[in-house]
Amino acid sequence: MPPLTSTAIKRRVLLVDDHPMIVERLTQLIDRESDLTVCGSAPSRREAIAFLERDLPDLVIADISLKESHGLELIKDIKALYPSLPILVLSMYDESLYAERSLRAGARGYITKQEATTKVLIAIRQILSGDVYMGERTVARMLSRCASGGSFSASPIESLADRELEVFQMLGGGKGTREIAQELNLSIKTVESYRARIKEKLNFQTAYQLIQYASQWASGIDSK
Amino acid sequence: MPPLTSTAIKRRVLLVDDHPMIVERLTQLIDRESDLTVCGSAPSRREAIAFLERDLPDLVIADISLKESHGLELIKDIKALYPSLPILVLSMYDESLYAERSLRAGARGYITKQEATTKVLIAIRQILSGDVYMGERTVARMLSRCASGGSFSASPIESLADRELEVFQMLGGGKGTREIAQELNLSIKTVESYRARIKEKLNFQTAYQLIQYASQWASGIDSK
DNA sequence: CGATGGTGTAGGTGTTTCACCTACAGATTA
DNA sequence: TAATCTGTAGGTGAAACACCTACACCATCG
Repeated sequence: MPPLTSTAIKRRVLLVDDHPMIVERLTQLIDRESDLTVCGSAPSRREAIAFLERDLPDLVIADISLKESHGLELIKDIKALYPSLPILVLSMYDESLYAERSLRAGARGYITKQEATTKVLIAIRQILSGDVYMGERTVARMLSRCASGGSFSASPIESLADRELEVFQMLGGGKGTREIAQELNLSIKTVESYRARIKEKLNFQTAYQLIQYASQWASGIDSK
Repeated sequence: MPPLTSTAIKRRVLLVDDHPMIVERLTQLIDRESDLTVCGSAPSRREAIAFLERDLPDLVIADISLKESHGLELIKDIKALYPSLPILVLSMYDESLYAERSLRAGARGYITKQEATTKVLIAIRQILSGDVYMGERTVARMLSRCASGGSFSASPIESLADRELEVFQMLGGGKGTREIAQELNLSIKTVESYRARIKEKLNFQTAYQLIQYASQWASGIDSK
């Protein structure tokens, strides 16, 4: 305990990610900063919420692709429960897919796992000081969309609503309607509605085509 | 350079992953073992191949979900160029989706990023000593297929009877039961029988998984 | 040679999903 | 304010699915 840091009040960070290697590396990176510390980690939405109930951090860093229940829902939950608690999304998905959604859901920043580790610290500091952090591509994208007025979406997948996208992904992961409903705690009927809307938005005639497309997409073949 | 390790010949590992945090953490874990060392890393298939051309390691650890070009392709490439170089797949996808395919493509092991970090070292050692590393589910799956008559290492598709294969292909082409029955001039019931048998031979639990697999296979992702 | 087992064919029955509608409250936007 | 989108869910009839049985044909294996 070096005297230099002993007086400083460290900002406390909660990590939500189910990849141990990521959690471990992030913990190292954050803990060796004199003004930051990792106060805990959770591998799922449920555990993350439970953690928050007894120990509120200054920042949450959350993965978006958690097993069981999507990270976007976690963000919304947190926003509803602790509106002022800032969230940084750390995702492996390309910015184009989730950055905007994350921000709309209430996150204060979005960074991908492809990014250099140093950028994570930059993002953390930026968010803790009240700003928003976005990758260049997201910024450029939002600007160009803003400039051209209309929202021209390159991939039709971007026209899917949050929940619809979730269901789409799970379909691609080989899950059935029933399974998805259970995992998301929704009625089967609701999931069916989503499927129908997805089908319409993506212009498919049959359920097979949807499954097919979703699974190709989920395996990265179709990376837009 | 401590004397204890200076005499040991370390096995050299190449990492192929485009997530810096994963690479960094893996490097730490491996380098602190006295008999292992990371000799380099590459974030893409192209760079991985380039690395191999000038410096052949003892083992490759590769992610499957690389940006640009699927990891399965990388495995096949490596297998074609350096048949005896063992590959461990480190993926964020559930075993059920890619483990078998990875093995068929030539990998010697499959482990997910959800797994505890210690397991990675276990997998590495196991593979370096000539064994294969698989999760329990994959083992169970392959064994049960073996038990039910199917041949072992070859693609289970080869165990399909002529008609079954025909139906399988049509399923992969996005056709439904009814459609297939009409095209083949068979009763729907007959086609259903085929589906059931295919499902059994290929060891799927649900119709979705079957459709998924069939369509991946039909689009040539899978090494027939 | 007869028993066993895979193959091609198909029916029965009950469960689940699909397709297509309707509904409604809250949020957003025009 | 009217219109649309989003999240949620129910109803109904038509398909599809799961699981079982059946049977003739043809191998092949004791």
